[in-house]
Amino acid sequence: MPDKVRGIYKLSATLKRNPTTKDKTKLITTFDKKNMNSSLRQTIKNTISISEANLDYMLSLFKPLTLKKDDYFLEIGKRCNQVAFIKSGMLRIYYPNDKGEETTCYFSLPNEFVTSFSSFTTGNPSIETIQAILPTEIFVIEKQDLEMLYKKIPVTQEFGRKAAENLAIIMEKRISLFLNNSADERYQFLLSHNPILIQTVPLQYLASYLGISPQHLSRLRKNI
Amino acid sequence: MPDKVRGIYKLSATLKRNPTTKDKTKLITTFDKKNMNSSLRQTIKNTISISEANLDYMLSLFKPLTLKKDDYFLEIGKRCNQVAFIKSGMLRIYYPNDKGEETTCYFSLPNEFVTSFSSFTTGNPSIETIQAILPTEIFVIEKQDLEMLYKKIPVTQEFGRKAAENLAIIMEKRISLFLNNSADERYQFLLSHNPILIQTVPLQYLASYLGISPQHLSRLRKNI
DNA sequence: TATTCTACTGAACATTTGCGAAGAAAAACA
DNA sequence: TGTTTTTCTTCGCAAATGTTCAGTAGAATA
Repeated sequence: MPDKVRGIYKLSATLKRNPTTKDKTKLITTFDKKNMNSSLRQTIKNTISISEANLDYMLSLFKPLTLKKDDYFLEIGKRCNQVAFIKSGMLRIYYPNDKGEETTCYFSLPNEFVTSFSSFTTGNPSIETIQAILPTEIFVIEKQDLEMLYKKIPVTQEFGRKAAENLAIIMEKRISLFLNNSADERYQFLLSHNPILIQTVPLQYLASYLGISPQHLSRLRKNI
Repeated sequence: MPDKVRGIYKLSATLKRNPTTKDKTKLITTFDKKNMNSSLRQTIKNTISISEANLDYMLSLFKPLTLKKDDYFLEIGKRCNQVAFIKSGMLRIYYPNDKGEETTCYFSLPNEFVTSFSSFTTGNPSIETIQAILPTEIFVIEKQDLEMLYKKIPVTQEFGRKAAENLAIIMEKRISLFLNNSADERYQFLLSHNPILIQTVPLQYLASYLGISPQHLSRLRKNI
């Protein structure tokens, strides 16, 4: 199968528990030069009111970048000076816990923004790693360009604010899931709300994202 | 003991598990007319660069409000059109879960901002209740005034953005606690990082905040 | 293809946590 | 103060989840 495959995110009628590498490759879209930033453009337009000229300028600050599977967007210990918009593929944000295991904080999907929030805002070295778990296309903006944009076109501050607010709302829901639901219920929630994750993400990563051991997740799957 | 007691937040040398009502009253500061918004002023100045004139104007949009214990700042089902800054006291944010029990989402402490994020940003009726669990003094800004402020003084957008970013970082840490730590470890974390909560908040609320049953929290305390 | 390595599954057992009920302590109220 | 109500504690058992270890399947590599 060629490196570039035309396709869109598409769920099989029946969810496969262990998708093969071939299946996963199908999830990736090609890099379409003509409309390379149309999804980013649309996402911004849906969030704030901005003139076409300003929008064009804003978009010009984003640079396309292609990550191969297992490539890093950010490694632990390095400062995070970028924000990425995901065009296609998937990133995984994780950090080592006390026992030296990897804890999966979250997964970033197409049309979402991702960065190491704490490192980006404080300027401290990142305590987390951001890695592509699929071939992934992103648009990257540098921190200095973003800050310059905020000053030059203040209305774009609204975009940053709404992005952060949106993230806070998502996290609140995730906390709610831990407060009120068992491991089994959390898995079933994921199954109905993010089937793409169940399909795509290796079991061990899913388990650490759900806050349970891989063995227990394997056991839960068996009982469904 | 009179209703207004002069005092500051102060921890006893030895933490009491079950503080009496008298103890709790000591935690409350008086309403100091002269410097009524000095903590809010300082918090804003620490966050963004803003001229004194603009800061004075921004502060003029906040109105002081005193809540008695058990008073509501926001009731479930109502739209949240305000943001509050806590001068003293404590608010509890909670919502009913599937079983009809109350789930405590978080506690808001002095010098923090609080609102129902999802209701405030979307305009939908709130799915959570915000209630004072101590006599509490707050400064309130209306949504329309905040939006007007954002337009009139764009640099204040930065304040809203940083507040949301900060909240997201706090929530990320809370999620991390659920992913990596047992109920016992979560309680001990609270004990060392937020002893004021252990001291002040009724056990049942603490339990729902930690995501465990009251009986289990009682059991954990016994074993320390 | 054969080999090696890694990830997943499965089972037995240990630990943690939930749940129900009863008693004790504290708070609210008259 | 005495009474009532609420909250907290304690205990026993059941369910959920972690841990260890062994086996199996899948993927990567030569």
